[in-house]
Amino acid sequence: MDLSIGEVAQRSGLSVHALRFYEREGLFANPVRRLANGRRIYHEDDLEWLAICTKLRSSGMSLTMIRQYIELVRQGTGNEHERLELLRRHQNHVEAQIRELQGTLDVMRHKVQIYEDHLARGEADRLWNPSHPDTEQGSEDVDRLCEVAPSRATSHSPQITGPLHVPAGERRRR
Amino acid sequence: MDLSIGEVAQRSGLSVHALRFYEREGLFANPVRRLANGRRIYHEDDLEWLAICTKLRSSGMSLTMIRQYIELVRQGTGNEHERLELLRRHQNHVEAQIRELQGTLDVMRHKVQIYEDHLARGEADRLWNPSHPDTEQGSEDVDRLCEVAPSRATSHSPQITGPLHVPAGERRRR
DNA sequence: TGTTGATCTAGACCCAACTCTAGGACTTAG
DNA sequence: CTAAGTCCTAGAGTTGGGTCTAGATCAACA
Repeated sequence: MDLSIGEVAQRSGLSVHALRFYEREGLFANPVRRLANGRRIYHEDDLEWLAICTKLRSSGMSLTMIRQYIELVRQGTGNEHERLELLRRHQNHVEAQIRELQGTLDVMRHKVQIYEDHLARGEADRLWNPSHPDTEQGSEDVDRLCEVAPSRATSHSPQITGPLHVPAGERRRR
Repeated sequence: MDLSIGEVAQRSGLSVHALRFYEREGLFANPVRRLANGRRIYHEDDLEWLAICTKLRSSGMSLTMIRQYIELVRQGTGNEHERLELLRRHQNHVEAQIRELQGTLDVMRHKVQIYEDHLARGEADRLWNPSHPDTEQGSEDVDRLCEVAPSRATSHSPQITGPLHVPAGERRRR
């Protein structure tokens, strides 16, 4: 019933290092108990929770946000609205990610299509070639990877996302 | 027609720092030219390419992979199959991401639903509460965030993804 | 008895993708 | 003439999410 850190590592897919790290970061619902000799003992429950953590992480939830959630749980009843809030925020986030990826995907499918067509017709040389900019201007199907996605797809093209990474301080002042 | 680095920053959403960084990293199709005084001059074309880069980045393509692509383009015609390969790889990657996110989303929607129901019925105290593990065992709708997604959704539950981050060296030897 | 093998702690290190700083130059407006 | 604004380079610093190392303990096995 009780599990060693090694077993949990195997079954969760996280490394033992990561498990100790998660503990330091306060990501477990209840404190990890120890054997007399100081070794950690885990439970099936912990495995379940870790599986969820991994899922949340893989959908882009930060450890900070996961910690917030588990802290609310630890506090006990009374903050269910806050928990819900948090879940909803992440849900929206995931939905936005999917929309954005769908948009990218449409563009990529279109490009792959163009490449396939050109290669099939033996016209590969009409694809993007930076050294012959004039040829490129004239041709229609030139590969700049930047044509607008085909019209059937533009319906859900993602909003412009701005910088992928925001600076640490107050905010960049350009 | 020509653009300063500041203009490009504004219009691309990248910082001037990032633009210089991208250049150092070899992410531009053709070398960025300079004015007599050493200042960079960019082109509309560069903006287009940067827009694509941002899209690719936001869909998880690494700068390394983007560089590989643009290097192929720089080499000129003859490697179109390789370019296609690269595009297809990323396309698969994006598709996998979407499937995974959809799976997470199903679970989250289910959880949000449970929270909403409970709150509406004033039964919030039956949700996950670590200090009363017995209550929790007995109740059905307990919030462990870990119930399997509702059956209508399990169809496309994502494969287990393993660690989110693989170590730098050959591979972990546990 | 010695040698694995698993674990422990504290803390150093890693990586991607930037951001930020320092010190200097050039341009334009007032 | 000076002040502001944009730009330059080289290189240091940051963040998140871990990984990895060193040195020590402990249990079991041959």
